[in-house]
Amino acid sequence: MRIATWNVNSLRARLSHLCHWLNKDKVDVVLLQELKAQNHQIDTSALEDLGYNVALFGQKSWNGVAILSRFPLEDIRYGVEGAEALPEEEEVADPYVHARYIEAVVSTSQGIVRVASIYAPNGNPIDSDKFDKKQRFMEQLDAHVAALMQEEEKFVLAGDYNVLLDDRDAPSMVGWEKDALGHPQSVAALRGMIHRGLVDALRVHHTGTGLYSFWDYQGGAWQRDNGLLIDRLLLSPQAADGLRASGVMKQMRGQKQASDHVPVWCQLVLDKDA
DNA sequence: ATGGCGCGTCAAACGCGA
Repeated sequence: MRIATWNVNSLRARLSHLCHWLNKDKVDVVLLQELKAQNHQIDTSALEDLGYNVALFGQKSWNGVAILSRFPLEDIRYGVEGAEALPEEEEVADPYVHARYIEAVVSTSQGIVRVASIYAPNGNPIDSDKFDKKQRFMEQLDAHVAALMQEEEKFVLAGDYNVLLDDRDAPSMVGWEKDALGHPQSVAALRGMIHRGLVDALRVHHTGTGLYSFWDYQGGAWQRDNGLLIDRLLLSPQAADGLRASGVMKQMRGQKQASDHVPVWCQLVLDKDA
């Protein structure tokens, strides 16, 4: 099974890129972030025609997450707090509480895996309440990870964590400690979560420098390969037992009207005898 | 590094992202 995560920076602006990719690359599960649209503004028919079940958690203007799956989706949950129903539009007023997390169980004949699409707050500037809300989101996520770990099941928590974990995740770490992405508090929050026993799929297969998932639109970042690694797939130990490969789809950043992020993927076998 | 990019909203600049 192939699972990918992609911050699309507007689903409507990137729908043709998404369909073009999935038409030639039959990824089984796709976790999307930054839909930047409400559910009713999104036409999912092209994705359904490609064979995907679609679970949307949209929001006006900002944020928004989704799960696409070629297998049935069960037990869909909206928000880190685990609401089992899609919140009403007017409830999705606080962008730091809502439309940043959607979770579901992917059910196949080979077994099941719980997946989540995560869009952590950027958190800048660090002297604002945005930074505090980023930390609060990470605390909520950490508590949820702790609960999930008790189940000893296969799960994949993937998305845009908006945190630089170590000095491989940017060309230079100079100055990042004063930014919400590299602030010691952000780094400690994500590292603490991972230390509960999660496996950072990309780093199993790619241990060196220069592996990025984001290149800013500004300052010629793509042309200068001035990227960041902030999109990750974090696996439970039971899921990581079946991890076979991982990678980033760097070439997609070079497309016309590309998202500033590229998909990050991993290959899993669910049947441990396979 | 942050004006310089790109998106949504709303109908002109502005908020936001990272």
